[in-house]
Amino acid sequence: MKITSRGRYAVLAMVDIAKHGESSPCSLAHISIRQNISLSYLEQIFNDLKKAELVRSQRGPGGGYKLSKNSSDIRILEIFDAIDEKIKTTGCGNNPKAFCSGNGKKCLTHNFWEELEGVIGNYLNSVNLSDLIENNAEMNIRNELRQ
Amino acid sequence: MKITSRGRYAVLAMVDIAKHGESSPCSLAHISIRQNISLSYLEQIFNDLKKAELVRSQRGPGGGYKLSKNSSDIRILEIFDAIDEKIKTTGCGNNPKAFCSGNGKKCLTHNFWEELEGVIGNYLNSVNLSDLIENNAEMNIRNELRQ
DNA sequence: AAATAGTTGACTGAAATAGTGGGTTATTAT
DNA sequence: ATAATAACCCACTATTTCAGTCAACTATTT
Repeated sequence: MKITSRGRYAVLAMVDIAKHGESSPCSLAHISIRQNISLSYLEQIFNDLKKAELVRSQRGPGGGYKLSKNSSDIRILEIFDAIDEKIKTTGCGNNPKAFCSGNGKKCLTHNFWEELEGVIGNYLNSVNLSDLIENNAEMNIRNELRQ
Repeated sequence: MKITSRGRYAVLAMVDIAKHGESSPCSLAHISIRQNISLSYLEQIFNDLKKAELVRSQRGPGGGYKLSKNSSDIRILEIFDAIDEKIKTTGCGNNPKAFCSGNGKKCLTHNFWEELEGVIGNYLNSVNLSDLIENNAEMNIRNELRQ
């Protein structure tokens, strides 16, 4: 079970923008440098984020991307959906016409994998961008105190 | 986020054996047919399951594999570990010497991904093979009643 | 007009995945 | 003994996915 770089980058870049604040748009070039992500790759990712209307773009000098809503209203699951980072634990992808076993029946583990999908989905849906920034700050302080 | 076929097959095959009961060993050939999994692929997977001592093997005619302990004592997470199906959500794999950002610092989302790993790990550790069989039976009955 | 920054699409190298295939060894039943 | 069975072992391969590059184009600002 892995998350793709694409998925990680998308969330990371969105946190970067959220952290940057409302004042001016964030250019991908800056995100690229700050978070160490290939610019061209970011471009592809933001194409999808824009289609899903999670960000708004502004062209030209001083341009860049802004969040389209408050950071506390953007859940991580929305980002996953936007860039098509699927949570896919079943073999058949839940297609009722061709379940796992091929014979139209669900395999012995189908229900279990579906439950796992639910667990993951619920968690990703319970966290938003602003949670993530606050929580991270807290955890970093805790980690520093520990040393 | 996907689970590999390898991971799905491992759990499915283990459930197959668990369901089959204690009496006689299960041959991979039979599992292969019942669950529609390539025999050679199963062999590779069971090599690992045996190394991790989740199953015991018996050669020759009438031979096959048995669970090495009670089905209620085998957690799904153990199966994942045995076949090296990693739950890897961070980019850096938690290596403290080379965290995500490359500069020795954790990236803005590192703590979050680690929490997600925890959520998934806890769930997989909370379910054992016998849960899975019972639960599946229940859910199937519920699904049938619904129709 | 020049610089900036988003937009678009095609293309590529590398790695992981999902197998296949062939042969060997141990065990059991006849 | 021998034939059948089933685990064991190793090497190889096709496919897909991933991650990233490259090049050209368009809109906007200064």
